[in-house]
Amino acid sequence: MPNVQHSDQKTGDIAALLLAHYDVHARDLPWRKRPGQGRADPYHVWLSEIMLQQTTVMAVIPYFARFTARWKNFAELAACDDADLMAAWAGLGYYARARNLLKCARTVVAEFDGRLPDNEEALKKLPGIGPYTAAAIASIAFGRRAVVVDANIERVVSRLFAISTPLPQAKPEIAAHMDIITPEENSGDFAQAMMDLGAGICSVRAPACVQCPLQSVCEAYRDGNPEAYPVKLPKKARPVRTGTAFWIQRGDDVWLVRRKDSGMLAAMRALPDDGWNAKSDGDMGPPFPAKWDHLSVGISHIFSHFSLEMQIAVTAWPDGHNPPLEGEWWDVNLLDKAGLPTLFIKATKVALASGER
DNA sequence: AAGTCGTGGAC
DNA sequence: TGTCCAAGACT
Repeated sequence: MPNVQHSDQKTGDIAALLLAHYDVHARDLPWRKRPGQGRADPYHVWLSEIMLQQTTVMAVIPYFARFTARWKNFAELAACDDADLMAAWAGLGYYARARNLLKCARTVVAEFDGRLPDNEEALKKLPGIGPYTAAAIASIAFGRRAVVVDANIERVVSRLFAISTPLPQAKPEIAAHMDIITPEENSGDFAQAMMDLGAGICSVRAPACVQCPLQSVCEAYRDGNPEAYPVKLPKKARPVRTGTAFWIQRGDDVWLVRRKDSGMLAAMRALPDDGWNAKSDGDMGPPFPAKWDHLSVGISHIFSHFSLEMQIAVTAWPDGHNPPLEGEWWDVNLLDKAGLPTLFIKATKVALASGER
């Protein structure tokens, strides 16, 4: 870590000011301890932290409610069917998280008697738990002092100390500053308070410095340019790819496949496609010869690293036969239970709408 | 160690 | 509209 020097006065003030603000303004989130309670349930902390990776609180809340109602602890989750888990995660994105979630739950049951290890080092060895999540769980669920750094905290810290080094180069520098301002006690509350601050007052655009409990110690505020932080390197352009999905219908059923276990949308149920990916367009070739009707309306979908313009080809399949392609028939009236990723949900809507004419 | 991994809200 | 971004991990 870089050598960082602060005045003791300022660094001491930050935790005190923020924790006092947090006592009054903490968000009431389903995975947090209730006022007056001790610590939150480690299973809830872990589940929420995995779901919250690169995902907004608003998107997570309904998934968290469904998961905790259905699987109340590590043992129940570890015993669940893989396909059920993937379907329950459908729509939340970053599906590797769901596979690692299950691996992690099964490891916790098999090796740790159904309870999470209570320290950062051991947590970080579990599937899906990296530096951020390990620090968050150790501090929030187990009361350990840990230096928690997520994107919110990067923004808040870079403003507090007017860090001009661009991200991601600035990560060690930011972590060093966060280490210094993190208190010995209640580092979990401090981390959550910092994240609440970043999610609300210290927002990316138009931060509400007037309401900020750290205004008096913020260098970016003093300089009048909080929105200048964090400094970031320019990002690369997102390529546009084209491809096709294939809708094979037999009566009220459609033929769904299971995607391979690695790469994009891994292990998810899906419509057959023509091989489109981040690097190249699909080849337009159907999975087998048939009378394909290429619809005039396709769908657009934006992934993190490329955009996809996907056409849809449909064919009617005769009763009593299966297509020469590994998969399963699925009732089109129950497609919401298939656990399809969002781009295929879009495609099913287009295909079904075309059939109504 | 950059690139690979979804999705939807905000503006 | 396009652009940016979110409680990052994994390879």
